[in-house]
Amino acid sequence: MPEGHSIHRYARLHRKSLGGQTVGVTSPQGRFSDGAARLDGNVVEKVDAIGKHLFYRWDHGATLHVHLGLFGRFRTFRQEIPPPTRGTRLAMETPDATVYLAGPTICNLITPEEEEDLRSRLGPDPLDRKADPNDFAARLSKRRIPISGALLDQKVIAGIGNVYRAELLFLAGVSPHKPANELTGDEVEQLWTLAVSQLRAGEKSGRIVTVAPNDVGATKRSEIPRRESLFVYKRDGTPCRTCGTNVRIGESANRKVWWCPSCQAA
DNA sequence: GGGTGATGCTGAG
DNA sequence: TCAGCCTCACCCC
Repeated sequence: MPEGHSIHRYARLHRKSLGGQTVGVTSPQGRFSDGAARLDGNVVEKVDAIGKHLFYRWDHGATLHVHLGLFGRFRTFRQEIPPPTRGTRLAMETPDATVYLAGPTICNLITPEEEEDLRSRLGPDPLDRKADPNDFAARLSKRRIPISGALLDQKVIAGIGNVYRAELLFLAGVSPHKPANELTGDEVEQLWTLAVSQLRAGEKSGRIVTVAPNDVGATKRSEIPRRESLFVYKRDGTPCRTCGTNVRIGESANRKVWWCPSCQAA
């Protein structure tokens, strides 16, 4: 489930479980054997996330770059550690925790130059406390594509995926078809503010929940069942929670997009 | 047990 | 624009 919120969450969890520790590193599947050998037995100094990218800095100067892509997934075990599955690319072990990584798009060692280059190509990250909302506005204003496409472009804003793009546009009341450069200042500001609050909540809880508990008759956020947790994502053909109009599905930037034609009128 | 879809991204054309 | 890649959970038989 890798949008920016889960990546930052992994960074926080791994900082805690691996940071400052000597880590045993292997590649059970074999596709990262050389890299694992270079890291094995060294100390993780820092774990950092930006957008959907993770960087692990080791004390001997190596940096591990991980991008989960669509399928990538980490699993952490503290006791009763199962053997790695067939697809486990990377295993990181300390006396207290074992972390398995399967299915990443990227799991590589990179140079500081490569890391710098990568970071420079990303837009502002709503989970980065130093990110500048004006930078987001400036990047949006240069794009004539529909806003739904611009939100998935990591050069415009880093960390948004298909769930958040649909949900943020709904919460902001903006049609997915509206050209990015035609959004009003208020709409842009609201999208950024919503991105910050929604991704922070997602990072904290580990799940994407955009409805408020009382929208769906729950008292606590944690009690909201999975299929009730969103406003429009994958809800085509069902009534909008706000106005009752049927949620629509379409395509944008090669991905499915959902919206309420009445709450998000063009 | 097979088929399929999924919260991503790249590179060829 | 589109195929291809990565893995696994879930559905259906």
